[in-house]
Amino acid sequence: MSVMIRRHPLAEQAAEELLRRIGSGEWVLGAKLPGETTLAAQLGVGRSTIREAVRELAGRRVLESRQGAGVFVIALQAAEDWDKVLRKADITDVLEGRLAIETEAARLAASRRTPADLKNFRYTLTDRKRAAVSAPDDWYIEADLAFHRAVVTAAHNAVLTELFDTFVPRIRRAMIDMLKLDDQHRHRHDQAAHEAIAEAIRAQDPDLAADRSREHLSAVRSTLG
Amino acid sequence: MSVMIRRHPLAEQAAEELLRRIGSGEWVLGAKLPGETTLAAQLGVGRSTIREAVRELAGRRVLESRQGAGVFVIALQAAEDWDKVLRKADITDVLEGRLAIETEAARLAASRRTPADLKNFRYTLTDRKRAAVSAPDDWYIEADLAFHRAVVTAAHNAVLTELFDTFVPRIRRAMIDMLKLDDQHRHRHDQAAHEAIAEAIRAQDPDLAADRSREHLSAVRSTLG
DNA sequence: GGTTGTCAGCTTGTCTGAGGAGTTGGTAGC
DNA sequence: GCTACCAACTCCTCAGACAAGCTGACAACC
Repeated sequence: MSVMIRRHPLAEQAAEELLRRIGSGEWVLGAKLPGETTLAAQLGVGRSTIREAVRELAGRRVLESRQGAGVFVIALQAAEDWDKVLRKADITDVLEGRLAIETEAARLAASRRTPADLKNFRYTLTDRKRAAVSAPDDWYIEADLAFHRAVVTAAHNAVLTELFDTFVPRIRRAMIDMLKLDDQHRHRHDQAAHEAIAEAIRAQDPDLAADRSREHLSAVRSTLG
Repeated sequence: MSVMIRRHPLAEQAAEELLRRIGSGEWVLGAKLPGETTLAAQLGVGRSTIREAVRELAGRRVLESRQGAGVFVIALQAAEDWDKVLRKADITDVLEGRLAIETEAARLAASRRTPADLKNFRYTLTDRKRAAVSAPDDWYIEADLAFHRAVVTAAHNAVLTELFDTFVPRIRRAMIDMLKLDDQHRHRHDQAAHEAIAEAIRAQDPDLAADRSREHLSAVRSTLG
């Protein structure tokens, strides 16, 4: 007897198999895969199934097919899906990553912040203050994240901003869990810490901005430990 | 006359069109797309072409097809491809991202490093010393990266390690360019700076490890400015 | 010798028609 | 009201045909 339940379509299974073979070194970077008909025969499926498998891996930037030439390996493994990595990672690891990004961003922001950035701080801090008092959890979370994002964007570094945005969904989920366990809403009261970070950036003191950012985020992390 | 050169296959064009429509809000998150035959008629292509387009977007985690039920939107836009982001980003932005990750990793490593980590430092530092003297550029680059990776892994944080690995290809390319412009191979001589970082981690001094790491990477960055 | 033109044989790209298999919602029967 | 069934819809897979593009070999030419 072969397989009881076939949970995945053939095309997906074929894609997995190709990915496995690439990972095992059967085809090196830049190598040309056998033709579609050959692969179809090897895996015992139709040609259109192989084509869909290749197309899926093309979408994942692992393969590239050129008409008339063939299918080529352009990456040895699927680019790590960061959403997936962060979902599976320990929340403390994620928070340490966030701390790395955000403290450096705060440091850079202190020397690069523009008047527009400062205005952004004022707006987001005011929002956060209001939300901390009375708003529902999700409002408060969005207001908090908006301020932190304002700090990161003030660093005027596209890579750091993109990194922060990648982390946001995971952080948001962690904050929801945290607030559920925290009846007293204790950590809503750290408005002062946020204003201190903004103040250090306004005063153009990189070390102070970084220290205050580190201090605040370390406190957040330790509430989980 | 229609098109002179058709650079993209129909299936790719169809995938982009679907992505555009999703981005424009035609289908909300979780919505079901029209059937294959309907879509094929709408876009004026065959059914298998639509299937390949859907399969490509499935590989990019934007669509999900369930047999018998339909094709559904599971993300409103393609997850940012980090390789692509880093390729397009300013190298200074990338180096600042690396600095953020690596200084924090050095700080954490100072309190978490194991004997195995220290042994790893010794090995990679010895390799780097040898390579700095006489080895070809690419050997030297790999030896240098191996030590830096050893520092990051000593932080025992999966997210930081994964971040560093994501950055490596872009950093490697930048180093190649740097060495080409640097006839004197001046920066091969900073072996001392690397050993100082390792020493601070060995001595379990987080602030010193972070400072030395920051100092070293700032120096690297300033050679580009 | 070196360059150019041609072409045969390979590759991927696209369409169509035919079933197979799973899901969903309605309906008849209890 | 509940269950069992079924019909219509969906995606899944295959096979065959032809179009379009690439590559290397070989002949013709300068």
